[in-house]
Amino acid sequence: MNDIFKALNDATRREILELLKTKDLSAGEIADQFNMSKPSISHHLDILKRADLITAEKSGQFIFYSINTTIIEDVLQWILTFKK
Amino acid sequence: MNDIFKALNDATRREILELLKTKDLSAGEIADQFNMSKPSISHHLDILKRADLITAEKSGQFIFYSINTTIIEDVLQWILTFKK
DNA sequence: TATATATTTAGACAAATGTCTAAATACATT
DNA sequence: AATGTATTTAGACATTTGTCTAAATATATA
Repeated sequence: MNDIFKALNDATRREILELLKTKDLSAGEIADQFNMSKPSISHHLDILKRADLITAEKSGQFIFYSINTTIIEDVLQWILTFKK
Repeated sequence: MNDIFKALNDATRREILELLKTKDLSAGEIADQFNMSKPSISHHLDILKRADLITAEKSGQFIFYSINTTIIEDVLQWILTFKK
């Protein structure tokens, strides 16, 4: 849970997840959406990946990122234990 | 969402929430469960309170804390938008 | 009013975090 | 092989965070 909450504790990373909700995107396509250097975005992607919130797949010179719904489910279950 | 995820991004604070799941506790009772100074726990309680994840109610010289399920529901809804 | 208990506030400090630029790596194309 | 595009790695640096001790505030009780 530690890595997951650490990863979610940043507005840019949460926005990256929002972007990936619609469709998979390459690192460059993601970086284009932010007013921030590519290395910074790459670092955010790394943190999300380490938390298993996203997965990376190489395709030629591009790397495409997608949301990992399995881990989202884990967070959901954790939150649910506090309901009522 | 920023304050909420900031508050959840700490193991001690998540444990405090776990404790409050069972029953309301005073600041002292909470501090007794941790190997950490009372001021540090007080600080964690403040962060949880600012995030509205807990509420505080004074009773004599004690201050009792409880989980605020309303905000838990907000987090739940946020997470749900990523499902499938 | 004086003392004890419960809790917070203030201030210091080391460690972690987010950002940047420059350089490195990997693949594609000419 | 040389060049261009996509992305990451490395290293620096300012800001934020979590912890501590000492002091302040608030309530209860003798």
